[in-house]
Amino acid sequence: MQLEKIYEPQRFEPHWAQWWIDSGIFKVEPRPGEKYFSLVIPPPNVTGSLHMGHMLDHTLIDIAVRWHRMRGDNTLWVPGTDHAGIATQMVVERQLAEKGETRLQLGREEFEKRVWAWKDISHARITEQMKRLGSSCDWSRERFTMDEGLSRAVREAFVRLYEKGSIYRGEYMVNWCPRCQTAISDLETAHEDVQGNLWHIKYPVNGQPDRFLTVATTRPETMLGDTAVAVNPKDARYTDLHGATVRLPLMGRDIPVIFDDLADPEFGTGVVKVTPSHDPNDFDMGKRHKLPFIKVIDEQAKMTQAAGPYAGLDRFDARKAVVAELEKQGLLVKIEPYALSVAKCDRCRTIVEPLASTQWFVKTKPLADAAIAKVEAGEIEFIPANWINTWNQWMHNIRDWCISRQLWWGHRIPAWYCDNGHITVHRDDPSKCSTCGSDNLHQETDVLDTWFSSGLWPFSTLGWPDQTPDFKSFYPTTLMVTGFDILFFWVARMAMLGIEMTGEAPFRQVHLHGLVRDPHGQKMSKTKGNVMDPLTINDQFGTDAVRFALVSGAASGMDISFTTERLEAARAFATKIWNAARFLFMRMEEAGVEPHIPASCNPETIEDRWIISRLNSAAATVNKAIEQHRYHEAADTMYHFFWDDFCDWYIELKKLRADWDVILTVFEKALRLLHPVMPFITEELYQRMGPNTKSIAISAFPDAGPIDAAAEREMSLLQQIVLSARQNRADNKLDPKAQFKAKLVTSEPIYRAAIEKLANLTLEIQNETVPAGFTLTLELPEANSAALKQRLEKEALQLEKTIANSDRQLSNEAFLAKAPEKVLNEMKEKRAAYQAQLEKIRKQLQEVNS
RNA sequence: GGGCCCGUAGCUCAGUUGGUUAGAGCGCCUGCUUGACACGCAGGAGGUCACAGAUUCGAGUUCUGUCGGGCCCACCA
Repeated sequence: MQLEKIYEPQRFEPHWAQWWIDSGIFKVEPRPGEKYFSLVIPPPNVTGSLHMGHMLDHTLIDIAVRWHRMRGDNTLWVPGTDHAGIATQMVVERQLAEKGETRLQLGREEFEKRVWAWKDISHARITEQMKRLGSSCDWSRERFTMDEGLSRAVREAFVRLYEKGSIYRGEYMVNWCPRCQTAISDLETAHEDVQGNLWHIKYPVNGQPDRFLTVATTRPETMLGDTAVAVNPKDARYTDLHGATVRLPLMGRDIPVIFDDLADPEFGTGVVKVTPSHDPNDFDMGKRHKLPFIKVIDEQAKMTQAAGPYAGLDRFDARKAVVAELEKQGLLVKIEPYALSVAKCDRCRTIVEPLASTQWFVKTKPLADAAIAKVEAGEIEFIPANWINTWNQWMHNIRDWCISRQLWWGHRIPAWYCDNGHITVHRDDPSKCSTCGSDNLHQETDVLDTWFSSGLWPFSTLGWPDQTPDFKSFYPTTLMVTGFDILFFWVARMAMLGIEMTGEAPFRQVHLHGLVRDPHGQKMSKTKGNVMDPLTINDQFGTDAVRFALVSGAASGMDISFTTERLEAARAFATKIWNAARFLFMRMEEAGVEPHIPASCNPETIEDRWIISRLNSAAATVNKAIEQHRYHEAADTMYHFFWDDFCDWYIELKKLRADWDVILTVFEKALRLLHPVMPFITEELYQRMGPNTKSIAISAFPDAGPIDAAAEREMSLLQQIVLSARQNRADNKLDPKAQFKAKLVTSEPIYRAAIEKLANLTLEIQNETVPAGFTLTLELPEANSAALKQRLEKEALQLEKTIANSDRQLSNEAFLAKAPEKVLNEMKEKRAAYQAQLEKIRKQLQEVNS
């Protein structure tokens, strides 16, 4: 049986993806009390399909998961998707708009049906993609944030927090998105720097005909809702104004002058207008000074009746009208260009309107304190570790979390109102008011912030609030892998809610990876049109190659620039593996050997002992690297072991004296080593190596093994000899195929045939001890020795410099006194090696000269 | 205003506890259609590790500052 000449991953990848699922090898049994590795997927939003960021995420996860599984841990990766409230609702609303429909026309019930229908489509697409990526999750445990079990967990968590007083309802200033028609949390706003103006407006002081207080504002339209002006109590300019009022222009309303520290005497005139209904600071001042709240902008961002003549205008049109009128009345002192940042809705980029409204909140301070403590105690570890700073800073400055959303897609808040204004919060739908017994109840129409349910994900997916075998076996989860962009949105909420609900941090380690960027380092986005579709790329290069490309570029939380070159290099590697296998199969067929995985092998020759030693060393590095989440280092080690050691040297040597047990053993072990990163090609080749009943995915991951120092030394000498001959030949522009005679002086054991074959030489060996182990002299045509001489001279010079450097160090008394023994010895050894090499070169030079 | 990250070969980036000659991939140059592989083989050129100080016997690696780039947080009217 021979391997196909062309490496076509598309032909076998889907097959193995499906086989893994069908064979059920990723299904896990709960085993409470036993060692385990568990991880829950960051559930993708059901808004469409997966992007490269997901693929990076899933690749990193899958490597960790496959590695743990192969190491024999009871390994669980829970898959699933997120209903993604506002995001999904927007997608469906956009689809409706294309057909000229709105959700209001459909009504809540019908709209929800439409979203569920879309959820099915998106969910199917996402799971299809995930399977194609080879994600080795346990599909029997798949969850959706709005499925029955998770909805029960949501209610349980809500009720517990409410009963504890950690959830409250009240009227506060929130970020309102006039387009999405809902409140959003602070995190869901993005601040953008814009060039605006500072309008300076005169407010006449009552009873003092020529006196004005000048206020400066970036939002003149809000003055219509002013109910005071504030000055700093320490500001000498205004101490006489106790009890004074000013006349609010345009509205003709008298409003008091109040004294509040919030007014900064240094800023402008030191007088600030106070609009309690439309500014968070002013809201607080309004409460402090018991000012009236006049709402002049409504939920549609239009002016209300309270705005008098401006009622009905859009907020920005009102701004123009107000400014024009003020100017007309001579009350506009000046307009000053002013750089400010405006809060926009993260989803739709509409400028957010701060509005006082009645919402549900989570009191976050106590939850945050617990989360900080867990991290401080080392129960949650960040990778990379610096994230602890960002974490702490955010947690220490946390503000209460607005969790109610005026949306239709999501978990309805489990609160019921009766006619008497009582609130009943209950796990199950109550039939009567818990306060007055009224049976006329209606449920809160608001839904919960989508992050509330995803905040419960690590345990709600395992059956919580029940103490299920899964929960007892796999909680707390071992690892969380996700992008740093959702640290606050998600990781922080999971930590807070997890600790609150279960008493334990929901994960031990948080690995935060970077972003996948385009070849120019730009963020990928639909609007820029530089997004890559994972499936397209996978079909083009093979999933293994794309995985390898992602991993080899993703070092410790850094962003990765995803270039075609990187993909091509990764594909070349996959092809190399394929071709190496093809060579083995070809030779086996010639030799009449059936492909098989040897039960054992007995390395005797130098190359066999050497490659096993190298494999053992590579396995050690890879194990350590994966354990420490340095996946790029693992990939790099695999790459160089397989390509440089296995292909370039070992296979070449094996061409001289082929026997099968060692090479097949090493090849098969190399496949296992590669499997977590490149699952498909390794499975394909593993299966072709003989009658296997099981998948490579559940074979044992190679352990570190003993290093054969003698073999490595001997092989290194062989490599040096071959290398020096090749260099020599290339320097002299000689035909690589031409056979030359050469004199090799050495007392070391030498694999003569190998050197002669790899360097195209006919050797005359002289058994004599020389520095640096050997000297090799090619019998070259006279005319060609000039280039060689030049190179040797250059090399000698370099070595002399290095040796001088070493000597300076080694004669430095301070160094000798302080340097550790090990470093000192290493240095001496190296110095001796340089010296030997130098002498070898000098000898060669002599011979060239003579 | 606070915090974080980055600045190493033409490009994209590695470089865990400080150790003598700083690496990879791609690109480039030279030679090879060698019976696994041109997605290949062999050889080569290319770096004052942003800059300035400090600590040290020794700094790409630690500290301080400067410059340049990116990101995050923040109730700067």
